[in-house]
Amino acid sequence: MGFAETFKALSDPVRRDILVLLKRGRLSAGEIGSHFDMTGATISYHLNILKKAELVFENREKNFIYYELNTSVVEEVMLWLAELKGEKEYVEDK
Amino acid sequence: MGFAETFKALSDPVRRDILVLLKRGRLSAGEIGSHFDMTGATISYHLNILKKAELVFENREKNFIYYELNTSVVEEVMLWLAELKGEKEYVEDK
DNA sequence: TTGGTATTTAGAAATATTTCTAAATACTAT
DNA sequence: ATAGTATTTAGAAATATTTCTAAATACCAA
Repeated sequence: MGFAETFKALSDPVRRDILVLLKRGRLSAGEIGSHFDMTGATISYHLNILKKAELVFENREKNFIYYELNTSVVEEVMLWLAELKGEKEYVEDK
Repeated sequence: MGFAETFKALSDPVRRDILVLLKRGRLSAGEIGSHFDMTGATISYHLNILKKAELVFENREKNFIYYELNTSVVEEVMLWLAELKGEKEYVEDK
């Protein structure tokens, strides 16, 4: 949790692109990096931010670290937006 | 449109708080400012970012500028997230 | 153990963001 | 026209973010 972290993570185009890549399935850090014109170190930096925001989780295997999309946090963000929009289920008189 | 701008706008806690305030209805810049411990200039800066992202629109009246939530852009962001999550309606083989 | 591949960490440079103060603009009312 | 209130704009300082290079860690294979 922590919407601040999550929205911040979503605010960078590289990180959103990474998430879109992961939509098709898990990828290693190297495979992710190969889609961008940046060093592995920079990709690692972005992956770390996504991980802290719990938008992805990692899975170590052999010599690789695989990253996977965490859709449950995506869903939490959608709920926040739905409430902002005034979805009936979440509007509470206060 | 322009998700970069929109997500960036949503990434700041002050701006998210402003949007939540506006959920209840339109407010003038001054009324918005009174909820925060910041100068009017800073609030104006944030309102401008929200305006550029089309998350709010303004309405000039008398001596005041009223700001109002634009829920349609909130909805577009939700669609982007829904697609990321893999909602059936938006998944397209590519 | 030695060497190789995958990835991260550290530190620094460039850029962007947030905030302030002071000044400017815009509109109202007298 | 003048004075007053509401808000924005400009410019500067503080802080945060993004990116790189170089070095470190982790793991595998021979």
